Amino acid sequence: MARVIYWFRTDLRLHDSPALQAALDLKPDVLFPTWCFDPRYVYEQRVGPNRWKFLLESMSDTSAAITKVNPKSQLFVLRGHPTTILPALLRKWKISDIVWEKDDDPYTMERDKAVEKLAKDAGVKVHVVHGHTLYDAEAIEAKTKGKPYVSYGPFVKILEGLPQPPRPIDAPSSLPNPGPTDLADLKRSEHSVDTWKKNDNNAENRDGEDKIYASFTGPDGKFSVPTMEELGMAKATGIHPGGETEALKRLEAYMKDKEAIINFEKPKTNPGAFDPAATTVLSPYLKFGALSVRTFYWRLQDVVKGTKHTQPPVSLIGQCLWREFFHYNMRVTPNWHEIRGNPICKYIDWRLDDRYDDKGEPIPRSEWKLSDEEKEAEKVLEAWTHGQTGFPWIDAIMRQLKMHGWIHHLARHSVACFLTRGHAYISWVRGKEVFERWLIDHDPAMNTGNWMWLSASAFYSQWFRVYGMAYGSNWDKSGALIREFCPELNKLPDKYIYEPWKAPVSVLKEAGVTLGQTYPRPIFDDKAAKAETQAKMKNAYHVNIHGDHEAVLNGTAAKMLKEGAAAAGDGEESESKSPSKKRKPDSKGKDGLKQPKLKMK
DNA sequence: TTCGATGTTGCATAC
DNA sequence: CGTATGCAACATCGA
Ligand SMILES: Cc1cc2nc3c(=O)[nH]c(=O)nc-3n(C[C@H](O)[C@H](O)[C@H](O)COP(=O)(O)OP(=O)(O)OC[C@H]3O[C@@H](n4cnc5c(N)ncnc54)[C@H](O)[C@@H]3O)c2cc1C
Repeated sequence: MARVIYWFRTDLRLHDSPALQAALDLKPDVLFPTWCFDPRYVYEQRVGPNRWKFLLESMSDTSAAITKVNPKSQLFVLRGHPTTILPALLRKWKISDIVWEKDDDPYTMERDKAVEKLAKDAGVKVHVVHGHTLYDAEAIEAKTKGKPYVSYGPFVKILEGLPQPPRPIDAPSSLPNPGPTDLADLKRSEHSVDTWKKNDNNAENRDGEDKIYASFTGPDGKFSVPTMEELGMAKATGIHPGGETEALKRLEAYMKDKEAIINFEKPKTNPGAFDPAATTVLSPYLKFGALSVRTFYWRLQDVVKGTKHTQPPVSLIGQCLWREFFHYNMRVTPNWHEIRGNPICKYIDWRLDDRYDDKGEPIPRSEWKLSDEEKEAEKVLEAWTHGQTGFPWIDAIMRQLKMHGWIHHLARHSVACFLTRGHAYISWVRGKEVFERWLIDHDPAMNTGNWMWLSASAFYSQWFRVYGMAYGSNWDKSGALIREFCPELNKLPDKYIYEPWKAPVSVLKEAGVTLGQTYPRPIFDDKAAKAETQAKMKNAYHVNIHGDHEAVLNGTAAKMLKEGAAAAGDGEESESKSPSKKRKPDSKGKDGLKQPKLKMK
């Protein structure tokens, strides 16, 4: 007789859940829909108020949906780390089977492996079911031999050689009762979260005390979904509510305009549109699994079938495949989230790049001694983060990100390019961390992958193409996005809305703008910053080494790039006389002399 | 092995 | 308003 825990994670829905269906196929006597409030996300991973709220709403919606199907059931939310909580539940609830949907980022893979071992050791059957993506990465890997695919076209060809993703399945019409849930003698000392708490990156998002781990089953003891107050989180300011109900409602609304779907061309959509946005804004729902990607994909297929429609990569189905692209590459790339040890990531001597000791351990940022140049870079990073650079297009986007948690893809391009390859020459890892905090759709595959793209570290190498300060004016000359998110500039005429520093004093005065007071002066001369950064990019590309190169592993890569620049500056003409000759990377160190500590897959 | 076509999404200028 | 061209220039893929 099966007694089953269904462990909900980034699959907060009842429609089209192959993993949940697998749990139901066990014909359980009792089914416990369970959630573990993992301290990793409370402390270590950067999660701002908007994404917390989105998650809590998604959990509440799922819990309500469960209760609607079976009034005796709900989402049972436990506060603690899955590797301690779940084994305790397996014992206390006399579980025979535990089921969850497969996840693919480095942290969850390691965590889930640990849970799997603990469960198996306790004699519990473990069922891990694919469902978050269209294609099971393992099926793709079987065709690719696990090699990263840095180009979209060949990757899509591989997908086309696999069976088409299945049509979605319906939400269950019944759910088994849960069993008794008594957990009276759980002790926090056996479920400590202290080591996580020591590495807290989220203090800046709280305005109250975090009390989430004061209990296991919530203040009311009813396994309820936590509140923002329990997390001590500051007030959310977003406009996109979480949950499966909302996801399906938005999907339905989007599907009404068939022409828009048939003619969708991503690069032509307006990054400055926000009410409504020019793309679907389904990303946060896909991230938390409130919307099944198969449901989305098949709705799109059914609309475009038999029409003359746009194609991948620019079509909407093409967008779904970009999601597959980054999920796959994350899975097969060691050290995906870092530069050091990452074989697909070009080494570029960014400002504020992470530092490592000679054992290869990261040096905490609080211990860094910054050069004057890096102090300057920190100021730029801070201004960028909070939308105070003095470049309205950049600032409006960053403020929209912080306030609403969703920005258009090309808006992400604009600000990511600015911070890295375009102007500020700051490490993409820093930008990635800011997005991690503020995005409601943050996803470790897509965020890191796209940051590597935008910084021309991987997937994309045309570093000399740079988005300008008036990029948004390609769609909207009057700068509606700026007027919305930088209201202090709202009275400026269209002519100067993107570049107020070019406006005559009289125009500024008329608009009530005083640069340096009501709105920042540009943090640097954009033309000069771009020229400087482009020269450095050129040099890094000339040296051409990647994160797995010996010089990166032993910490001498920055010096190597400086020497490269010095050699080029010394009037060494040989390279420039044969400009089309590609320089092969120095392959030393690929299979390592002595290499400091490095996580290897 | 070599080489040319291609690559979601640059900009400024010309017509 | 659109589209074409030059600008300086890279890596990957496949014929
Ligand atoms: C620097 C940077 C960071 C990003 N970080 C994230 C992130 O953390 N989470 C995230 O979901 N997307 C991220 N993206 C990708 C993309 O910008 C968003 O997925 C998209 O803007 C979401 O809006 P939408 O749902 O309206 O997209 P639509 O255009 O409507 O596309 C539909 C769906 O396709 C998928 N998709 C679209 N574009 C991409 C892409 N480039 N890569 C992968 N999947 C894609 C998304 O799931 C999206 O919801 C990032 C892009 C950049 C440039």
